Amino acid sequence: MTNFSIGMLSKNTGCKVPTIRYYEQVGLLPEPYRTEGNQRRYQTKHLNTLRFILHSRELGFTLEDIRELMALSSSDEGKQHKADDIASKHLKEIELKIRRLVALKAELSTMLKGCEHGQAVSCRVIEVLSDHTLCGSDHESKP
Amino acid sequence: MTNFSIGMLSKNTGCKVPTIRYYEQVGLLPEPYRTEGNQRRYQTKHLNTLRFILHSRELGFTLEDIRELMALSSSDEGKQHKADDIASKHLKEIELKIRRLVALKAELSTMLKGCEHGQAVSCRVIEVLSDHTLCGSDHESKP
DNA sequence: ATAAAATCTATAGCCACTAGAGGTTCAAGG
DNA sequence: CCTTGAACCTCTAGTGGCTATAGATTTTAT
Repeated sequence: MTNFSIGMLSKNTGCKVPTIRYYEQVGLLPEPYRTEGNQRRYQTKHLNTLRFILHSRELGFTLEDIRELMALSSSDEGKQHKADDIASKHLKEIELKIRRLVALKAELSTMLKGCEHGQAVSCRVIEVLSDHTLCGSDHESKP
Repeated sequence: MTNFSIGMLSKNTGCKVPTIRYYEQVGLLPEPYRTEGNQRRYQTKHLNTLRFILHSRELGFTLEDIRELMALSSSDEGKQHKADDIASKHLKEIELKIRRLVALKAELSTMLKGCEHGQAVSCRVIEVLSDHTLCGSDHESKP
């Protein structure tokens, strides 16, 4: 279970080959051994690190967050609750995103209901998009 | 209500000055008049178009979508129900995004509960992120 | 008339990849 | 052992949707 080629690592993680190289380039993945012919050969630790990265990315952490999380994971306990801070900050951002998207979904649905899917004579989509006063945001109302 | 400077347009819409210039550059905003000294002067139609763009962006449409929506809005009725298609496709994407985010939120919350906000001896955040089998995704399980 | 604020262009940078060119190396079959 | 073809290498440039900077010019207010 050692000396993966980059292609093997890719298949095992679902991460594309150029992305793996990119993560190495930006310092998230440690540089692996190279063969005589300069090809990368990975080991289990690379697999684990890459999975950590991918999982974090799925959860929407930025590469910068991940860099910090990885640094924290290898430091003393006292600093580890900072990981908690990063995660809760991120959780708040996600909650906000959800709220916004739910609102947008409602607006889009309304828009589409007025349209009857291609049957209506004039589609409300464009009308609604032109009239921002319908959406509840008020960028313009600065006196 | 005519001959806005770019700064005025910015204040009226909440859109930053460089962004306005950017929208012109990529062909979303028509080129306005220029003064003798080469400064942009806008009219009501620019205000309306910019609001259309900004509102669409808020709803998460890409600039490409918006380009298409604008083209449709000025064409005949028969084509207008295509706007409907664009919008419903977008609605589906948003619904998917919401479902994913809600799942992520759940995972993050679980992670943080195990952590007791800085009190726990070893923070679960890093542990959980390392163990992708906990999250229900299965990138690795290709035989 | 002058000083300050706003504007202009052009270029480069951001994030997180992705695509392509053009060359080299590896693994399997004959 | 040799050839083929897949996989690999590096390097550069492009994506979207802006944002920032530099350095020059113009407008506006006093």
